[in-house]
Amino acid sequence: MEYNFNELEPKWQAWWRDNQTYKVDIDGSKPHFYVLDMFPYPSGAGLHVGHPLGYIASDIYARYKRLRGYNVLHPMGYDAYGLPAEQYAIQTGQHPAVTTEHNIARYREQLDKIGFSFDWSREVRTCDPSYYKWTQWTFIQLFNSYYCNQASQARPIAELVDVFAKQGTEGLDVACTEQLSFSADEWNSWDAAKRSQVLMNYRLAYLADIPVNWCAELGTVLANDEVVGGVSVRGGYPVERKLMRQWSLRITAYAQRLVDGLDQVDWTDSLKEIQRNWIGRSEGAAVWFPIKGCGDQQAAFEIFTTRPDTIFGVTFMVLCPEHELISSITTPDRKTEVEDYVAWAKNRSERERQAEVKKVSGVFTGAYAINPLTNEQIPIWVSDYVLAGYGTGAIMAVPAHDSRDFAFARHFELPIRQVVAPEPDAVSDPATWDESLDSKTGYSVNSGFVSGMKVKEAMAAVINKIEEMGIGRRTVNYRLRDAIFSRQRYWGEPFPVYYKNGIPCTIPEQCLPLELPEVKDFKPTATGEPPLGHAEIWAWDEKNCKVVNKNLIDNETVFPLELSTMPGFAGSSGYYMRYMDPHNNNAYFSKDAVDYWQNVDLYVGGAEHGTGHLIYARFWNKFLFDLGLAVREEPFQKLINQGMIQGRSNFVYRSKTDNNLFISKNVESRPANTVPIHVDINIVDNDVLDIERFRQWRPEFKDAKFELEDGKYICGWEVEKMSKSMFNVQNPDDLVARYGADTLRLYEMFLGPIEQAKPWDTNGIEGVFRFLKKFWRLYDNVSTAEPTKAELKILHQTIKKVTEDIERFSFNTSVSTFMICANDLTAAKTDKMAVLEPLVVLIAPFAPHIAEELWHRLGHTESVCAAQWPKCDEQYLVEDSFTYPVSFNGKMRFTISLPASVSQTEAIAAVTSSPDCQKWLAGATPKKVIFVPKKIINIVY
RNA sequence: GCGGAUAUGGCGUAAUUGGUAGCCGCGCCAGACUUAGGAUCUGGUUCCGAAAGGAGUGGGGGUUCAAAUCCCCCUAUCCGCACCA
Repeated sequence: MEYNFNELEPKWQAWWRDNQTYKVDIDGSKPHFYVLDMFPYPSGAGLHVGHPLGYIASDIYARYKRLRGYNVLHPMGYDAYGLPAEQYAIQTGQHPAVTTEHNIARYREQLDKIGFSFDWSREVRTCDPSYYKWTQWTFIQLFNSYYCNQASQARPIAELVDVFAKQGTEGLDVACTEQLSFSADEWNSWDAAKRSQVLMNYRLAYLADIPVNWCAELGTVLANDEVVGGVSVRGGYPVERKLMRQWSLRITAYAQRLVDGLDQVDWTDSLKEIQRNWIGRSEGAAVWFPIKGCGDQQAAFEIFTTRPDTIFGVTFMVLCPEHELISSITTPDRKTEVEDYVAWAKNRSERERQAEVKKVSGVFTGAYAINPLTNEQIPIWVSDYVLAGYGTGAIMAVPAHDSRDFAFARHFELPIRQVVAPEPDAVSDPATWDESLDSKTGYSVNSGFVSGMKVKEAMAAVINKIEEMGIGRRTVNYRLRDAIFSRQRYWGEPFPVYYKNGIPCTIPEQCLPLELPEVKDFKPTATGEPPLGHAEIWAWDEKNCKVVNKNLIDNETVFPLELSTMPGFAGSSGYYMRYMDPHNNNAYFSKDAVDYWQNVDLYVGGAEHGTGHLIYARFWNKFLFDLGLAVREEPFQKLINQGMIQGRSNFVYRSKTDNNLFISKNVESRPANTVPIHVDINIVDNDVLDIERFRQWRPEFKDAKFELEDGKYICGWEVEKMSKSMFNVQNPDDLVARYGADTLRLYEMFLGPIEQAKPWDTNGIEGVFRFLKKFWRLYDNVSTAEPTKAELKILHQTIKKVTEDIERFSFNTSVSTFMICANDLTAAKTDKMAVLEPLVVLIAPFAPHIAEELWHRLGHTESVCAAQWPKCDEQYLVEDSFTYPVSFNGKMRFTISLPASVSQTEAIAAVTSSPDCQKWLAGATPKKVIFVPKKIINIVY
């Protein structure tokens, strides 16, 4: 029988679909396991071979867990909202919903061909109203919550309202935008508008004027993780800082829990580190510095430092250009210069600023602060190396021990004073230094009461002192910023928000979903409003709880609705929970479902989401946890990052003198006389060019001539990004058509460790294909004869190795193991049922189609998915004898074969009395004999 | 600049976690069966050397009877963050 994958694969794919083989429900009699892939954004380009890499790995694990008796939830869906479909709509007028629907159909077709075991009855799409209903619902809960620092959890905002009415802000310890202070009387005297404004300071979803990343080209704001190097991740358009009124999520309230949670999950260290860096927790102190002679009042400003121990070395202060104090403290003679500088700094784009990090700029305000510990006067400067967004936007500069302060001091010839030294007496003149001494190891010097202390002790001593004096406190700062949640775009979730005479209100939960309205035009309106400004039916009738035409707005019962939509990460932050109970119309997910499935046991996806989706989803989940909905605080227990698949481009070499002549890669004269040009990898096989297809590829090559080597044209290659313009995109469908899905699956795994980035290279796929054909042939005539001990050994070795490999996600070595097994069995000419049957189960996670076919041929009527994972019987692995290499002083000299049953002493005796050993020892007594069971015997003499 | 990772044949990789380096696959070489083969099977293939032998896991040092594996110092590549006080 020939291995006819073209017939067999569609047959079983249809059979699985018709029998709902992968449909899963809550089943208390079985242990649960949840395997999740990062759902794809359905782009117009379709899948390339990089996409399925992670899906294949997770599918193998999901199938394996099923065979081990687990009830496995393995769903798939689409992250369907996003910019490309909208950009396409702007260009062509085609509705994003149509584009998205079309792309999803294409994705589904491609995915189905690879034979995944997804439970498609649980599919979710973020753009589906029955799904985004719950995205909107979560937003309303965030809006109606504040974060209590004492309880370390989100609480209903109503509680806070009660507190304000009773005691104002007295004793309050909650997350907020700025520290407010008011009494109960004040609160009670305020009107609804003022109270709403104050509450915005505390809500977890809040509206505020904040500096945002504005991308004019895309017409929208972007989150920090959507901007890299001053340009947008999508499109690479310039991004500027701009103050805008935007919805934000107070993710900073969860900063500490986001750091702590990393210790509870099984992720790679590198990804945990990426998240820790992004959150950027740093411990230090906040200190108030009074300003000298600022009227009668003792004005002061707060700084943040991680080096309180260096406070005796402060020689100037620096405020960021946005600092509110600048205008009031600047002396009249410095006014023009300072104003010019501030204006210049504000007008610089983010890209310019980042590009010129090394350039030192700044200006003196003319004002002085007082060092609270030394009473010295310290000049106050303004410079853009101090950032408004971090700490308090003001620093105490210690040029001797901070490289940036050092550069600034050198540039403006400000004094530098050493207050830390590697040894208590190792003090030198900072004027002779080439760089600052930033290390935190060493001793304080010239530092009053902390002189002589180690840096760590000095830090604690200074903090204690300033706390005692009431001018500062120990504090923690985070680099993490609140997440900007508004996008001035069409294709996203509408906010369930309307504006009642300026006061934002959420629509009642029972009215959800608030469906995305139709618009005539996907561009911003003439007045600069977001695209939803074009929608006619887009106003909220409060009385009747429904969306109505916006010309009915009277601001008494009918109000305008929010025109922004939510960002891409809104829909992807909680989709994994929705899969647990995707059709529930009364809740995000039922209590039964979450109690059973708990959280995602295994999540597979790219590390590029480390500072975006994977942070937002953790935040979202912690919030759901605080609401009592999620039962586990961390959403993704184990995370595997599949490496990026790069492209492997092929080149032909065109002669510089003859445009029609192409010279093969290894022809000696080639390098100097040719230019490489990209050639489509689909007309190259193992770096050998298909000359006929090349001539047909493009009209200008139709008369191409070739200088060959060994009768072949050999192409050059290089690793580049996989992209259409490099002609190196490998489409999985082509490979499925040529080799079958099982070969593609095995080959993608065989390519190398799952976490490693690697170029796509089809050169080895033949080997995997040969293996499957060889495996198939093993089943030509299956006999019921008893297998030999040797055959059973091969089987049980394979069971052991494959099981271990899957458990540690080392799928490339499992494929090797299968190949060794097939080679061994072919050599042994095995046709024994008892050996071959378990092997079908073993290979089923990797090559489900061939396994299903063989399983049925062996007489089963149920799916191989219902089989049991074979057990390894160790008795077959025990060796009769072992061959020990014997070495002298570490050098291998001879080997000796001994029965497996001999003891250590017997083995050593056998070796030392052997003629070979006697020869080497030459009568000497061994100093030491090292015996490593089943490995080696080593003699030191 | 800071942080993380990686480095093994012509290529992708493996090494029971300190125990005979190079499994498996590609490619290449030779052979068998074939009218033929983009089919199948067998053998060989780290390098130098005709061989005996020697060298060898990016480079240098160290620990150890024994190091690809552990420690120190370099070098290169990739990734993340980047004026974060």
